[in-house]
Amino acid sequence: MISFDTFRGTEGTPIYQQILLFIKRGAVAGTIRDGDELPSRRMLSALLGINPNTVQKAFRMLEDEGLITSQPGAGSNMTLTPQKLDALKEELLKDDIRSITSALRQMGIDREEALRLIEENWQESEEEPAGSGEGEEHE
Amino acid sequence: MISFDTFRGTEGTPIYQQILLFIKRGAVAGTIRDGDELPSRRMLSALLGINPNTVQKAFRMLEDEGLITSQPGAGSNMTLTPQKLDALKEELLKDDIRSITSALRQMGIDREEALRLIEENWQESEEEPAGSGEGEEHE
DNA sequence: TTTACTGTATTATATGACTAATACGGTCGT
DNA sequence: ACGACCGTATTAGTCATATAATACAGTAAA
Repeated sequence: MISFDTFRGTEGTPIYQQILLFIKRGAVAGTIRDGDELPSRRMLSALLGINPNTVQKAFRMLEDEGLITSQPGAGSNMTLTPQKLDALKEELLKDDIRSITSALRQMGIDREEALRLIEENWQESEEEPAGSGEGEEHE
Repeated sequence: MISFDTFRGTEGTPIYQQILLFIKRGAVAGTIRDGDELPSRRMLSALLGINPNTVQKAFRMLEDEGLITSQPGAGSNMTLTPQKLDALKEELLKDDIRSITSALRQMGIDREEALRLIEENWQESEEEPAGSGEGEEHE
């Protein structure tokens, strides 16, 4: 069963998108694997303190993308193939990397300073994990 | 007069926030300076193809933050001090850097790969400037 | 089989973002 | 003074997000 321990709100972005991102990133990281069972919509909505319909929307979109399979009565499970994972990783990385380079460029930050800033913050967030569920959801 | 040549929509984020970011980042970059005149709300809304009220909302928030000053009849001008610029730079950098490190970490990317990805994309976006107005808005 | 959970669907309401259409008064150049 | 532009304000409508309250059918374990 997938754990949502490390779920953190991404500020202003819609909740259903946060759920999408959380699961997709987990899949890319390998902490969420093919066949893994997801918490039920009602369960997850209670855990996150949000409306069941919001969870339903996210799960519906995941199913439309072919990343999960749901059956009435039974629950929902991840359906991941290496191909999907590759596509997912490229999609997510492309968006994230593009946005940060665009942002730093607009602020007149040069390549060296950009790399330095990332490296600095990497260490800080290592000391203060800001959401360390240890990633031990499996077996 | 500030130029909005390089203005690009940041996908799904609200337009008024995009305007805020564009101006703030320009200020941090030094392409928008103290005393600079902004285009009128009507002019800018026409240029961007959006509603005047949306521009008004952004300008209103900029004024609430003390970054611009407006007078009925006359236009609006930037009111930047070194202190404001420092605070602005730190605020923007903190948000951007934090979001990218958080995203890459959630995907299981390590420090070396993160730096490599940024560096790669930096060069690509250098060849294909993705919004190069030459930044010659001044004097 | 009954009970308790699943996924799924529907209708209603509230709020924020954005658009639209106006209106009022201040400033500036002629 | 006049006209063309400024900032400012108000009211209304649309759309997406999120909540709320149900309802129905399928599955699984007791």
